[in-house]
Amino acid sequence: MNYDFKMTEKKWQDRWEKSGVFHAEDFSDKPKFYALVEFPYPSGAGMHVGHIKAYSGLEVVSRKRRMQGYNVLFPIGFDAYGLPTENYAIKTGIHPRQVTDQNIEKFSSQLKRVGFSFDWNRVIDTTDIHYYKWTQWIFLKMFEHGLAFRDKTLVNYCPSCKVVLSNEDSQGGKCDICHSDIVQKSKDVWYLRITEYADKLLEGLDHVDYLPNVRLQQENWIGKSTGAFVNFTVKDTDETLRIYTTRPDTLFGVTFMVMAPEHPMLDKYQSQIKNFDAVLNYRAECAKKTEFERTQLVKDKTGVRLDGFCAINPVNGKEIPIFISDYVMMGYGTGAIMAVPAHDQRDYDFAKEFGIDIIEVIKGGDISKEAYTGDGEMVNSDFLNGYTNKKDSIARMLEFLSEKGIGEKGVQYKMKDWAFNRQRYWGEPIPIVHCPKCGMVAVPYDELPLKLPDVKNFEPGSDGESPLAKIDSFVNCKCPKCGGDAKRETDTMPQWAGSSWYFLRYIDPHNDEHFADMDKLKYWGMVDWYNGGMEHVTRHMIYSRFWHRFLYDIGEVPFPEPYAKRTAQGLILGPDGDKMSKSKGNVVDPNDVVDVYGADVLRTYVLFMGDYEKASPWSESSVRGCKRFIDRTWNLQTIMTPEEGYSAKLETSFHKAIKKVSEDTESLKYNTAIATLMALLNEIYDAGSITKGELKTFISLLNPIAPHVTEELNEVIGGKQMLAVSPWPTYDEAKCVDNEIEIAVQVSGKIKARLMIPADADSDAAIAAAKSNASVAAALEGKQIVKELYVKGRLVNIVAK
RNA sequence: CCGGGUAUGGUGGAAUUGGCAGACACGCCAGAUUUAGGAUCUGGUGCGAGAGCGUGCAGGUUCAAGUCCUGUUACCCGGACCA
Repeated sequence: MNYDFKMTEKKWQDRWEKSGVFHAEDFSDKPKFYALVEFPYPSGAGMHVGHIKAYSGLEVVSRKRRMQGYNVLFPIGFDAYGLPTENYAIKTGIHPRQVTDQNIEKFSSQLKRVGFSFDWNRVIDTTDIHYYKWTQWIFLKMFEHGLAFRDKTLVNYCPSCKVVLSNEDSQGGKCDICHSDIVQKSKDVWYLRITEYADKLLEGLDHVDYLPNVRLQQENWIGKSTGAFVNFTVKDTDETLRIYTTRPDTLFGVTFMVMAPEHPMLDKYQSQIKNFDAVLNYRAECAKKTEFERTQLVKDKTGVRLDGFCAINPVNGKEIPIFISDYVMMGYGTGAIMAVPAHDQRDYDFAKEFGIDIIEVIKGGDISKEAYTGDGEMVNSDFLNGYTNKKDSIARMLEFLSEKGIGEKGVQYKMKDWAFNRQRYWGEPIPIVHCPKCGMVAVPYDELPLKLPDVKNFEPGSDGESPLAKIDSFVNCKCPKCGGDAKRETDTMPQWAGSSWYFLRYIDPHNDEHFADMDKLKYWGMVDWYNGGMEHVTRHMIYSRFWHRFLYDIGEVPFPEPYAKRTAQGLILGPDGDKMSKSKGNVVDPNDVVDVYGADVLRTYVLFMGDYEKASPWSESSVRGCKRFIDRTWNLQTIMTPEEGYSAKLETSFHKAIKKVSEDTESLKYNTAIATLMALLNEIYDAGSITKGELKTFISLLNPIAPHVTEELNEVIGGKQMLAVSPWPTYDEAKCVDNEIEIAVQVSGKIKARLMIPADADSDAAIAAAKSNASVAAALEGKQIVKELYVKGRLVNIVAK
């Protein structure tokens, strides 16, 4: 029988849309389930098979939950601000609004062709004025609470994109977008004080269910370390040089100090530093190095010893030299360190380079060869001598430091404040006015949204200014506070802004009074399950957890953490095993797959191709295997008999399959769920017939994965109600067990035979049955039995000598 | 360099968490049907002629190891001079 997937798939997609079966209902009495997938950036290239895999996981769970009687919220939207659209606009002169609308249209129709059960009534678009009004609103709340601020600092600047980038977007010294080299530039930029939330973000991880590696990545990203701040006095000044260390107990091993080349104290004492010229030269040299070059030169330490500027070790009064070196950075700790060459490899390398003393204070290594970073007995350390436990020696030193008032316990984070700005057009305008009299003034809430003005030329200024700076009618305004002439902020928000709160908007997407109604927020609550890419578990998730926690703290949302559970899917690689990319020409277009094989085959394949959490390569011939499976499912109708119940032959297999599929689809094991259905299908064909009741069960189990063919089949066999709203099959644990099972018999661990025994046989019966087997008896011939054991339902092992 | 992960047939991958390694699928081989097939159906398929051998490599624990322990190699991802 020929299955016409083209007609059938369109037919059911239209029916689903007309009937509204996938619309989530606010305040329904059914239990709620909120499934969230990362909304796509609607690029001009259209959808990628990776999108399909990312959405198919929770698509299956959502469809199953509806069948199980849940009120499911499974929404989709578009994260549409971003550079590619703007760059396209610069190249073609077409307005980003128009490009975005076209791309969203394209993505929507592609998503619908695959038959995803999204609630299309709740679609959001971050570039929609009704949406970004609330992005701006949240920003103003942060500004109001002192979490949004402006600071002059060195920024990562991409000369090609003409844009300032966050550290996160410029890793390895390369621009995330165009991959050109980043240069350092001084600029006034907006920051969000995410560091203030570091502890809350760490603590929040205790109350959610993330994959262990997701959690670990977030913890490492935040990078909390505990240690101490210690103040060193600088000789012949009133100044103290403050450092941060995780090992204050090694203070007696300090033989020099290092300051970051940009450390402001250097400028303050330039008259006292006799070789300040050398400092300036060294700074100039460092500024030339890109971050990439710096990392290449990890081993070769460079620096300059300050002449006429040295410190006193507060624990023993010794005079110690101070150096500047680029291995110490201004951005972490205090921008200065105490160097303990005996027990830190970087300090050790530096000391060797500059001929500085190395004093051992922890026994256990060979400091003539390398730094020793392990534990051991404290030596050469006055009152710490004899301590062997790191915890105790640190505690004792902290006590000493606070008694003398020269230091205290401290905490540091690797995470930095979030550079929250783009000097670009296609983003949310930052709703701030710069007034010569009043300073920075928030745009009043009732004047939101601050509309992104229409412009003709999207090219950024060569100095890195936003194109908005060229629009006089936008820039010139009145100060909301004093009414005087003022100028608007012309930076826009980074792309991460809109995606930091989108899951809240799905709950109430058309509300114009508030970003979401409080009662609806209470009804829907946390996202029950969030799935997306591993690459988003740090930046995007930490940013959005931060925004959410802030909204909770100011009473705007009723729960502190946004995502109850987080999983991540693996990449789909090209057929050649490499990451798919346009330049390699190994990209698979989901449209082509739907055209040739149909949506059900595409959906089945992306879930069947391998472990959902791991990367696996695309294989066209394996796609055909899924096509066969779908066609064979369709042809089940040719061997159907009219009985409603289970047949004796297949009853156990069906109960087992229901159990397996139900469990596997809850734990990202879609591949084995599908394998179970394939195996069951083979068994059905071997049996030669299937009852109507069995067929109904089979297509119900397959429906979340391949909804079109199963709905059609259901209609063919007289189903009155869509499978989408029919109940999920249930199983009886007692019927999942076969009467007779095959066990293996080992003699001293080697398999000698396989035999059938009753499933409920006890240990004695199983061993007796094993011994009566001819080949087992032969193997035991003339040997002494040492031990006999039976693992229920598995094997018998007879150990003999 | 640091952190995390992975390693199983010709290929993608299974393995009830210490209990019959290779489920399911691809590919391949043989056959059937067909004017033809990127179609369908049936059978076979880890390696080895064999006793046997087999989960990156070398040890160990155990009646029993893909799974646990020690060491080691290769690859992937993330971070990167974090004091």
